[in-house]
Amino acid sequence: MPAAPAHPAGADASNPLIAGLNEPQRDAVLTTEGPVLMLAGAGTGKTSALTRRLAYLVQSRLAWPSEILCVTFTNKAAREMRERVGQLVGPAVEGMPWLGTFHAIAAKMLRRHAELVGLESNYTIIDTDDQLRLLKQLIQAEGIDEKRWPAKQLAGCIDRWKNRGLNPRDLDARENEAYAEGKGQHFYHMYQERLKAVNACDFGDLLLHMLNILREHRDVLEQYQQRFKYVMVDEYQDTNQVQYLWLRLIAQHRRNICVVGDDDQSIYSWRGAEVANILRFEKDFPGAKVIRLEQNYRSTPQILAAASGLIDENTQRLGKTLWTERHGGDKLHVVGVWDAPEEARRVGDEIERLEREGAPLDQIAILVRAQYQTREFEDRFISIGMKYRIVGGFRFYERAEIRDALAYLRVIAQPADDLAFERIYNTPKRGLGAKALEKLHLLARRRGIPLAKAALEICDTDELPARARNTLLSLMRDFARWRDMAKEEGPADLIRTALDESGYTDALQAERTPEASGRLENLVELARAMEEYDSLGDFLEHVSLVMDNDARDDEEKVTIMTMHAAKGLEFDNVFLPGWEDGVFPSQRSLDEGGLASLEEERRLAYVAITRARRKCTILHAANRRIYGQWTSSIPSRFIAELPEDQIESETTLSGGASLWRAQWSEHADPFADVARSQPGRTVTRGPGWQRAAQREFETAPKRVKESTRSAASFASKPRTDIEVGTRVFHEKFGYGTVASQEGNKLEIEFEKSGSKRVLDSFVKPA
DNA sequence: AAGCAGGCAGTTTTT
DNA sequence: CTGCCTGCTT
Repeated sequence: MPAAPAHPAGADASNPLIAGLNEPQRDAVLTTEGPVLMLAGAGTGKTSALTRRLAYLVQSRLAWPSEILCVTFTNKAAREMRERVGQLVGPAVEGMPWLGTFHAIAAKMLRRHAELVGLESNYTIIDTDDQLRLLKQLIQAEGIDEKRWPAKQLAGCIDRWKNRGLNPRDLDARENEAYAEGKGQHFYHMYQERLKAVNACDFGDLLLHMLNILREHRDVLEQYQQRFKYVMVDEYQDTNQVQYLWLRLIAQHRRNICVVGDDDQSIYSWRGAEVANILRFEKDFPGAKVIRLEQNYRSTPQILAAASGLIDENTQRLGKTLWTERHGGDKLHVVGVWDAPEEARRVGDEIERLEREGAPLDQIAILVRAQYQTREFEDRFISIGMKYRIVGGFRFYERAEIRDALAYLRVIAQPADDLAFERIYNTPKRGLGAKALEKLHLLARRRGIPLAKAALEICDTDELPARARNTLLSLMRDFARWRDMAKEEGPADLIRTALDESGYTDALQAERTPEASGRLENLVELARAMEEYDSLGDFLEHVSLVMDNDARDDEEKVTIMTMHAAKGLEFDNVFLPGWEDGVFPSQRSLDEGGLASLEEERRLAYVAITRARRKCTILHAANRRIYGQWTSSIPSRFIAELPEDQIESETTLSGGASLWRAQWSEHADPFADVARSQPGRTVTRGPGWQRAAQREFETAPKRVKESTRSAASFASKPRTDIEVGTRVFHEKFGYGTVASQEGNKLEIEFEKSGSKRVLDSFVKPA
């Protein structure tokens, strides 16, 4: 062991910030000067090293908290880091103004320099929904067939350009061709102009505008270069081009930049992340110190060996070897089943077993490749009464009702916000349609005024039918009143009033569907969240950039989510269903993108496996219904790539025959040959198949006994408030009538979704 | 202007 | 098989 490098004062082992860290971690904390690349494998205490480094900088007075730039990708990561640093150095860090996501930090900077890119400092940040509506308008105005050239595609192009730091003027002919045969640049340009006109920018703009400012205004750049004595970046492998350029400009001067990442966990290239950024760090910052964190504190040796063996198949990597001091543990369990419902049953049974052994449900996760896989588990868990939560889907502020509410606030705060005005001028339905909107647009464009202003003026004319005119006038009076109110009342009361007086709440209540009641709850939640803010502006910024979906939910539940969403998390027990070619790796990654794309899927597999602390169970089904079509598939090639001595295989199919059939009778009804026990014949197909079949012969096929325990055998006392004929409400299925009752198990005829069997704990009397 | 039927696309997701 | 969007009808 070489002697520990000379480090500044406070670096001795008595410092609690360093206590308990291993050598490379300590090195990472104490190497404060110069560029540092921390390559941190999964579960190697990266966050710990990073937060302690931050705390150390503050504690040893190398910099004030306000002189450190610390960037993360998600709000969650930023929040966690803030908390942990707070615990380490106390409230001194309260003001860490520059700890946050790329977007939040860029937005904050941009508020100060907005005028340099033609915006006002109170600019609105629009979401993808607004973005799409704006683009559609432009496309329509240009007379382009939106069928042939979807707005979504244009949005994708613009996003990619922005991610790469390209302004409209920077596009070359080839880029320009990417949309509507050479109209890409034109549309991009018009879109930017339109945004400027409504004083708004999209997510990509936050970074691109700031990059432009830093490039073109030396004084601003120098100001930030001086201010930030230290720069730290988490998840560096996920940075895109514009983020990279932005960081490089800021860090160039002092060169005290520490980036942390893991090329093996780069799973976001499809949204612009460039692993190349991490691979070339040493070139960009010559003399960079590379620190590898390889000691894993999370998983068993089996899990690590399996994950390492798998990722070793990748060619494009810096290379790390994870190791652990831990001993003992189970092999990975690979289970082959007949179809997806059986897969869900099997996982459910296993979880019940773990539960009986005392395992907490929130330490169990099911990680899927794609959202559609969750449904099968949801169905099964509802019928056996397993508590679960599905992570993902829409985030809070992306829900329609939240966006509607925010649109009301935006119009109140910024009457010039056309996008918001358009969104809610007929929401709830008040009889103002496309015709009226068209007239408003015409007037607004002719006079160069915002829609809201045009609305007021048009009421003085007879351009609109009397009825529409009155409605519009009354709406505008409402807005004026709310605007007055905004001066007196806090934002929370304001939104409550606006939603009530506009008829929005009433319209939802009138719907009487489970969705509507959920929406009402969300709106209540929104108002409650607003209590903390006294300025509308603060709140709007918070909600578009910072607010996330963390439904705080104290109940212990099994987590179901995508592998992507699981990055950075860990669980004692992890189930990985759907390991079949075409599901995982996904069909798309196999069809397009070539090797790079397959390697990204493999990294995803690596991320998924390394989430497990104790036990990892991989499943594959021979048959699965995808988009309503029964599809047969072979085990994932990734299964074949797992080191054989780290796994234990089992299948409920007997012999290769069923798999063989499954593969070749693609058009047959899979249930036509449920005879699963015909003697097998060895067939050699793809590697995954080959290995699975081979193993099956080595390990005597075990038929798994179907769980005979039905949901009813949970027999607890039946509820007295429900009997046959009772009208009940179910969170997922809505209203229905109890058709039969057996113990705590109910058969319910739902009004919307037909007959279902559910446990009585899931319903309440309507 | 609103409601309904038919067509079509359909990974992964943050901000 | 879904859900979303469009375009047609009332």
